[in-house]
Parts: sequence; C-alpha cells; structure tokens
Amino acid sequence: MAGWRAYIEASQRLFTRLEDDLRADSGLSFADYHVLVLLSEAPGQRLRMGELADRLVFSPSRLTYQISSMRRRGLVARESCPQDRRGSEAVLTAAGLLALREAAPGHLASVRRHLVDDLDDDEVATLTRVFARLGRRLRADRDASSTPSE
Amino acid sequence: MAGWRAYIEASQRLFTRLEDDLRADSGLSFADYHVLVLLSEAPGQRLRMGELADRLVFSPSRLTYQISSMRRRGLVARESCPQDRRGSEAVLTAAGLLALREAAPGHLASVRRHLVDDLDDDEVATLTRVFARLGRRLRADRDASSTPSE
DNA sequence: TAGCACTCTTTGAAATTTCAACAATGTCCC
DNA sequence: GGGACATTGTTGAAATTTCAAAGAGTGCTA
Repeated sequence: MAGWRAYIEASQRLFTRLEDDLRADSGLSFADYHVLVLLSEAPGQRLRMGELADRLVFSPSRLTYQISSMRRRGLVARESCPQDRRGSEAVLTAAGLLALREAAPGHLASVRRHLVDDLDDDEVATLTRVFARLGRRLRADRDASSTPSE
Repeated sequence: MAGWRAYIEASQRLFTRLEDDLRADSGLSFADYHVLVLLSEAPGQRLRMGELADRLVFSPSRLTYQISSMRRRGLVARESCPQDRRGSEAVLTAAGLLALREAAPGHLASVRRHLVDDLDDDEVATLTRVFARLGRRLRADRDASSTPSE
C-alpha cells in the first residue's frame, strides 16, 4: 500500500510537470497534445467524437468542450459523419498538424528527461507490460459492466 | 513511447474506476479520502495547509476549496496555527475519522481488485521501487528550481 | 410504417480548478 | 525600530469539468 501511494503521488507530480513543460514551450495543454496525436494517427486524420472520448478517457461532454476550444484555435475542424447522422467527427487541420510537429520533440524530450532516463531497461519493460495489461483489463471490465447480458 | 501512452491511459482508467467505487460505497471523493488518510497519520491528526497541499500535489487554492468543502460536511475542522499566525491547520474530526474507518476496507479491496491482483510479486516490487524513486526525484527537482541558488 | 428503445452528441447549470491579485505575517538587515 | 522582501493562505473571476436532461437519429418489432 505504500507503493500504491507512491504511485499516485509520483504520477500526479509527473503529469503536472510534463504539462507545465509542454505549455511553456508550445502553448498546448496535455489534452490538446493527445487529441492531436490521436487524430494524426487515425486514418483520414479524423475520429468520431465517441471514439476519441473513449481513447482519451474523457467524458463525452468534456470532449465536446475540449474540441470546441481547439476548433476556435484552428487546431481541428468538425464534420458530421456521413454514415451515421447522429455522429460527428473531429478532423485534424494543417495548423493542428503543424502545432503537433512543433511540440512533439520538446515533449518527448521532457518525457525522457523526467521519466525514462530515471529507469533502466528492465523497469521500462516491466512498466510497459504492466500498464498495457492493466489498460486492457480495465477496458474489458468496463465493457462487461455496460453489457449486463454477460 | 507506446509504453508511455499505455501508462497514461491505464492510470487514467484506474483512477476513474477507483473514484467511482469509492464514491459509490462511501460518498467520499478520492481527494476527500486522501486528506483523511494524511490527517489520520499526522501527529495530532492535524497538518498545515501548505504541507497538506504539497503532499496531495494540490495548488494552494484548490486545497482551500477542498478543505472548506470538507469542513462544511464536518469531516475536518480548522484552527489557526499558534507558532505562525499566517498559517492555518486542518484537523481531523471524530466524524472524519469515522468516515475514513468506514471507507477504508472497501477502498483497499477496490485497489486490490483493480490493480494489485493483476500483478505478480516482482511487478509490485518494481512499481513500488520505481515510483518511490520517481517521486523523490520530482520533489527534488521542484525544490531545486524554486531555490535558484543551486 | 408507427412506435419504442437505444445510441451519439450537445446543452445548461452547478461544482471544481486555475490564475492573478491581495491581506496578513514573518524575516532579514541595516 | 523600520523597511524591503519573502512566505502563507485566501479571494474573486474566469476556465474547465461534471451531471442530468434533451435533441436528433437509428433500428427493431409488430
């Protein structure tokens, strides 16, 4: 349980620190950055709102707010989804891609400096394995609980 | 870097899930719970606002808000600090201690269920070691940067 | 093809968090 | 003793996040 508390505290400090660095050298928030990363990797550089919310672990309304803020700043655009007219997509703009390209090197350096450099190879491997597994399990739990048929 | 993203996502899911469990079975938020834990362990069951903010990784104004909310609910009381009249302390109340005692078993079970049970002993040891070290380093970095004299 | 149950997303109001002052002490140094 | 300056914590306004409810669409069933 001491380990558990160390994990919470260190994670909190780490996220805070990375966000400060990112903000200082690119003006983007952590959330902005992650939206840009996910969109840049998506086919057509676009994603449904629901899909994006899910991957960011954001509530739907939080994502609506986040995306409208990014739209005001020109980082993304919105289009309604042709297949399902209830739906809506966020699309990466040229300005958004540029902002990501400019922010990425500094951010990666910051992650390396504050986290990765502190770890040896085994530790990196263990963390990667553990969190990948944990993420899968938590996603699965959530899916199971929203589908009471099993 | 894939590991990094897995870490962010899984942590986010984990915190969300634990907070939901905690709220559902005790009515406390994650922040409430941590305040209660820290106070219950402190000598005299009281802590200076600054000390508490630091350990929670909260901004000072966020802590002011958090504590006044808990005070309204009777979980803590406030006293001004005798040694330093600028300062102020949060003190655990009997009701606060009771709330913690009632919430703790369920919360610990939830941590075990969602996190610890998924890990083997080596993994637990590695995570504990890594995050303890990381926390120390991030605290040290911050102290260093607020003391430019080196 | 009307009705109904469900899904995807947004909205408005309330709660929380941040951010930039500010008030009140404390500390240092002359 | 008196300033200048640093520290501790709060406040008010703005930004963000949550929460409950609503709007709009889809799809199944009869």
